[in-house]
Amino acid sequence: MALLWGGGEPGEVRPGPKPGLSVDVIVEAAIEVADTEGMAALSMRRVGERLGRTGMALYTYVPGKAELIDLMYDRALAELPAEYDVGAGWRPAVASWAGHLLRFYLRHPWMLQVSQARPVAGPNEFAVLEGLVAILRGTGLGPRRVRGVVALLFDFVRGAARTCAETGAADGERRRARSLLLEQAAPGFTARFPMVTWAEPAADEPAGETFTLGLHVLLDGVEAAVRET
Amino acid sequence: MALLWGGGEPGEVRPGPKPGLSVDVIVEAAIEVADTEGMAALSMRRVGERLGRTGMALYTYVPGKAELIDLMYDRALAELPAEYDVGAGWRPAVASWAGHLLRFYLRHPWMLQVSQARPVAGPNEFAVLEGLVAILRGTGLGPRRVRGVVALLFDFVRGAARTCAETGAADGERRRARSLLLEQAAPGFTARFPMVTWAEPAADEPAGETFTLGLHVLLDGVEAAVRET
DNA sequence: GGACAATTCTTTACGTCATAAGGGTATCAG
DNA sequence: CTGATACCCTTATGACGTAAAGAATTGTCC
Repeated sequence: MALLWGGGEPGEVRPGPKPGLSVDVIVEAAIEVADTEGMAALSMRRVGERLGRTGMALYTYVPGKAELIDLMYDRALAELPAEYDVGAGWRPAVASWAGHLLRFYLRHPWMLQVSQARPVAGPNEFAVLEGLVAILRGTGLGPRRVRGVVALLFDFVRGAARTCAETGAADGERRRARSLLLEQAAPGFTARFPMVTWAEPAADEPAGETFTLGLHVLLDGVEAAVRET
Repeated sequence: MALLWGGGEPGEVRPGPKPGLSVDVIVEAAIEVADTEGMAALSMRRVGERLGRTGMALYTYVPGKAELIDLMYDRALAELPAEYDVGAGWRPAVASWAGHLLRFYLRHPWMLQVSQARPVAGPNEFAVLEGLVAILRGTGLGPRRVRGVVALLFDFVRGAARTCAETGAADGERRRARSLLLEQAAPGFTARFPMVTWAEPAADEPAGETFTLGLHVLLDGVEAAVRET
């Protein structure tokens, strides 16, 4: 809470040993663990290890693991641009925003595993939101519609990132393995699910195509909403 | 895997004590635990307890917790309709599909916490997908576009459900508490994030409005795609 | 300089978790 | 009846988050 919005305040001089760590250092180390080893590997002990300390030492700085995760989440989002150039129109700006966010999630797939049920969002998260709302406000849509579109865009990009990150959509090898598993487990699959079979991606389909197509549909919907306004 | 697609096969007679449990009974108990106590409470021990057995007894039937969760996931989806009436057109059918799925997630919020990175999906999951693809195929869209729309719809409904389930969007009380927290943590918030402030929901805004608006935008986008075809 | 209080860390401990593995008992087939 | 198999319980292990006690370090005040 206070840690999330407090920023790097200069520590006032107090009795006791000089601190060997700081919140920032701990958060950075935790992000590194999550980035390199995944969320499942993130433990207080693991982070402590990376800093040459015990896991318990971290509790001097952060009240608990949940709070550490909140801090990590917001800190990682600082990577993203806060503003977008709408000179070429809102559509390319939104597409740019979505592309940045997708690639961000693919660099930090652990982000997708952090619960949205946090007590409060942090400054960087709000900055990302601010950038998108600023673009959409320029379409002339009212706050209610903007909210709907914002939710849609976030959900979409998160979903697309999740698909890529978790199912290895970019990996034809893995996809083939999955199809094989399915064949073995479910003989007669094609007859049972003819529609799904029809919609199956081809083996050589470019990786990001579903994202591109989905975004196109979504932006067309936004355009229709703008016209209705 | 085999358990997922095997169904309730009549147990062949084998030496050894008569089984006191079955996969189905275990999965049902596990779903009950998740429904009533949340995903965090789901442990082999907890499920075993509910069945008057130890947690270890479950391993006779399922290879591990991950597999149990896969089974739960697919089993829960059996609740949903597999087919939709497109007599009134594809739009109401999709809206009906989305509404069913949203309400389903709200009844079983733990579903949203299950990783999509599973080795293979089960029969009920495919049935839900089959129903949606069948509707969308009726629009005349090709398989590639249908895939994009399908992804979008799933992401959207999941995201909307997550927002409701995790942030208590239906709960004005909780929302006010969050605003208060934000005020305290971030003085000058309004000046720093003017766009976000502009887009803030009113205190008395109906709960499901963002979902309705988002779906409308999305369906307009689908309509545009259909026209392009 | 010493006493006191506060602080930074380590260590020990606890309860919880998933699951490996051994052992006792029940059942079936020959 | 014997041998093999299966259903469970029990014991154990390693991992987790975190409570709490203790040792060492530092700052302030007299």
